[in-house]
Amino acid sequence: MPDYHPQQLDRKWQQRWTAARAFEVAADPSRPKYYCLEMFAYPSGHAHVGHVRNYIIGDVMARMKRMRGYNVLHPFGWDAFGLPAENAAIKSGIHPEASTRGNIAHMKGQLQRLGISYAWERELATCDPEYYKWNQWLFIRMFERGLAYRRRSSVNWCPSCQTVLANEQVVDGGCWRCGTPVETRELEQWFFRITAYADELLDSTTALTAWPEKVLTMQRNWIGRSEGARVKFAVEGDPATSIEVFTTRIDTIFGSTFVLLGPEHPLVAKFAERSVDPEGFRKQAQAFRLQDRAARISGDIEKQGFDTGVRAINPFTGEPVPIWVANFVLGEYGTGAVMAVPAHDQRDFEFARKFGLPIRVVITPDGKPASAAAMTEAADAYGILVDSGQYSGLPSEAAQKQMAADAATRGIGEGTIQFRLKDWGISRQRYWGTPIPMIYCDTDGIVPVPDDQLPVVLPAVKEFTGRGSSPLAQVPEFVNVKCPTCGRPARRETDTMDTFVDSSWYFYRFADPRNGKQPFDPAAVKYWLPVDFYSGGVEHAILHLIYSRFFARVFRDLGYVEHSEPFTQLLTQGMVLKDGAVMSKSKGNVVDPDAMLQKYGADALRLYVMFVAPPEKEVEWTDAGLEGSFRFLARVWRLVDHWDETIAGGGIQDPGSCTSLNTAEKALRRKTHDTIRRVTTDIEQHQHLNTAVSAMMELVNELYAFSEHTVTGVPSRRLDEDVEHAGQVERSETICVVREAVEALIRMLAPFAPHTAEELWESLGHDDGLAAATWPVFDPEVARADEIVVPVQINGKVRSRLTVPADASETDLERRALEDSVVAGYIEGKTIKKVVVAKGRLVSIVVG
RNA sequence: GCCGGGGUGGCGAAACUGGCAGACGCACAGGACUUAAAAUCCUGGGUCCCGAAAGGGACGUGCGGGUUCGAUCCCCGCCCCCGGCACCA
Repeated sequence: MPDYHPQQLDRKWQQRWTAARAFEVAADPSRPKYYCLEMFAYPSGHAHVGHVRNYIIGDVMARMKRMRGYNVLHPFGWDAFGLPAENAAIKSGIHPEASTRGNIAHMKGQLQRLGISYAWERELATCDPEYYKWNQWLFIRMFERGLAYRRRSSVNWCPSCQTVLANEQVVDGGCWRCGTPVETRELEQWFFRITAYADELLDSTTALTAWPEKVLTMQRNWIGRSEGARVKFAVEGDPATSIEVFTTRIDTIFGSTFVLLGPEHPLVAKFAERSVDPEGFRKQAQAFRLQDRAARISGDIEKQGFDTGVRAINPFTGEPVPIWVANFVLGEYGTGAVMAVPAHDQRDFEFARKFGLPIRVVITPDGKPASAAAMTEAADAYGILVDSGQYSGLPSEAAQKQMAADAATRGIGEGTIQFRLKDWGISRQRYWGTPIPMIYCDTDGIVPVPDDQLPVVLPAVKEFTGRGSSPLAQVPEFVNVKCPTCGRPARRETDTMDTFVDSSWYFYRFADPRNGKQPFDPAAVKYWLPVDFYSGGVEHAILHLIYSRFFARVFRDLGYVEHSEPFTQLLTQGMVLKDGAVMSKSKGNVVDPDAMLQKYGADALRLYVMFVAPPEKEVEWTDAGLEGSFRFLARVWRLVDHWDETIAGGGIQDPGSCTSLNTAEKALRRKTHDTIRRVTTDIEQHQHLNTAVSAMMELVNELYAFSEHTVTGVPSRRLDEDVEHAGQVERSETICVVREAVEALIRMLAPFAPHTAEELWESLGHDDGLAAATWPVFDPEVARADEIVVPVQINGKVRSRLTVPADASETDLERRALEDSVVAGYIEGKTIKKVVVAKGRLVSIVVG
């Protein structure tokens, strides 16, 4: 065999795989399926080692499962719409379509050179009309069911460019192009009613047993359920008006000495009219609203507020309490109004102290009334109610239930559940996205584009200025249409969809990517879905995954899928750092996989990235480590080179039928099967791909040591020397066990280093290729040792070791340990207090 | 503040159900081969102490306690790091 030249192997085998369509699959109900998916890629231009790590993880899983006999779907595609391509168009004039297609072509080449086993015939790009047509189709289905709706919402606005800015285009509060401070504007926008599924999305996180706890926690935080009550406060002197507040602590209501409105609250405008200085009132409220947006970016702001001059009636005490407007009360959360309980809420406390509002303690640990005079911060809020009328003396929890029930009886409130999760705003005033398929008619209102007119294709736009209204609004042929209902002139919606819409269901499309009649054939999805193994960056832990879970339920309720959770197992892979930082072009610390491929070949890179750390962990990139993996592969290469003729020429029967093995041969077989067991469970059950590689390295070390002992006349340490071996191996049993070990090794190596493994497999005389090769089978009989070494602890220290038959009983072990001369020396003259035999593998003796 | 995940050699890490801590690799050191180097192969190493050596002893998984014959692992109390959420009422 020639020396190890991985670059040639990469080319040779990649061509063969493509020619053989080795990774293309079709649904086959007679075989178990495995859907292995990595989060598809945004075609930014170049894949760096960080991206590539994810694809290699998935590829190891896919290749291993294939060898285990599964029908494996392992597709790839492109999350091709998005702002960066449009920004590039504004800056350089290259049309987003052109730059995107170019980037896709380049990145696809990179992935192919890595030997990732994708079913490329299923490739899709979200900017294909054949794909985004189904975004539009689904949007209309959601509109029909009230899951897509329109309302006013605020956007970032650059007054200089006269255009809407995405959050990413706001840099330090200014426009990314001209630096002009960004303003807030209210526009009519489209929303998806994800909140309709808030409860279900939260509750079913418990069913996601194969997801990282971290991700589930993030999702739960994001949905943010809190149980509480809504309570109405009447407005003094205005019987028609009331203020509804949301509170999680209705039991503290006797301590509510004022009410706070967020600046966005509808009553603010009304109270302004009533005030002595309506103009000043409105200005202050407006100032708070603008402040609120800025606070998102800058962090905390000082608590501010002003008195509306109007009072509300606390429905439990009957007392009038002042109504203030406060900058820290959020319009979007709850009812946009809160009952302030300064004695038991830190924010309210600070506010009350600042503006001299009364503080009343209504809960104490011992149930004895207390004064607020000496308090420097809000008091612990769980205990016994005091100064709370008929509820005094009740513990907090009991009071909560009682008071919510009483409020309901009196018709002034009810127990309720509040979510932090908001509806998903999907309108983007951008070009490079899916057009929203809606038409505005003066007669018929909002009319969906009829299904038979889908897709609404993105019109060609030549110039991207980044100024003025959305690019689509500047194309009259696009905007002006006839109303599908009445035929009169009407206007198209010119917003496009958030790109998260594209990525929320692409995993279904892979099951049936060329379907022109429906988003996918439910039968195909029924076979392939849910995704068995999904891997990607933790940065998608919240939005992408929650939107996908939402879409799965929408498709379910439309009757297209039967499951609710689209991803059975989730792996969030850690980032690859260089010089302690995430790789990025701007930092100039990008490790280009192509350079590594040229130097070491795909397999060394793949192996190194898998070996360096567990997949979930962040890793620091080092070139030295990569060289180590290359050395390992070359070591395997030399090992096989040393044995290949012996094995191929040996005419050896099935390893299972090799009998009368000597000690060394038995040990090697044991190691082989122990390694099979470890590698299999490490990959399949734990995705500990790093320890799987370690185990294979151990087997190789063992094989080197074995070769040294066994092969007569060969300078043991120089396996690379060209020596005729076949005649020198006297025992056919030796060839038998070596063959078993080497073949198992090559097969297990195949998911990690497929090119090298294919070549080595072929060199052993196999012409089936690893695509046909199966995963080695673990034989527990072989792995079981005849004898085991049992440590004997005396008072916690290992003092002796016994070699005993593997099937020795615990009683035998105890007897043998006490008979052992070394042990006897330690226990002589002392009394034995206790003897413990653990797992048949250890004896512990306590003496004193 | 709340929630989640961590803390093990010079470095990346391993340790399955509470049972020989540090597998495997990187870097390093020594040796073999070589005129030499590279490559390759072999060997070594947690720390400290005793010993010429073989060997022996003590300590050791962030800190302090506890449970246990036995704790990196379980419990209690801290410290630190990473990630998420956060004037969410």
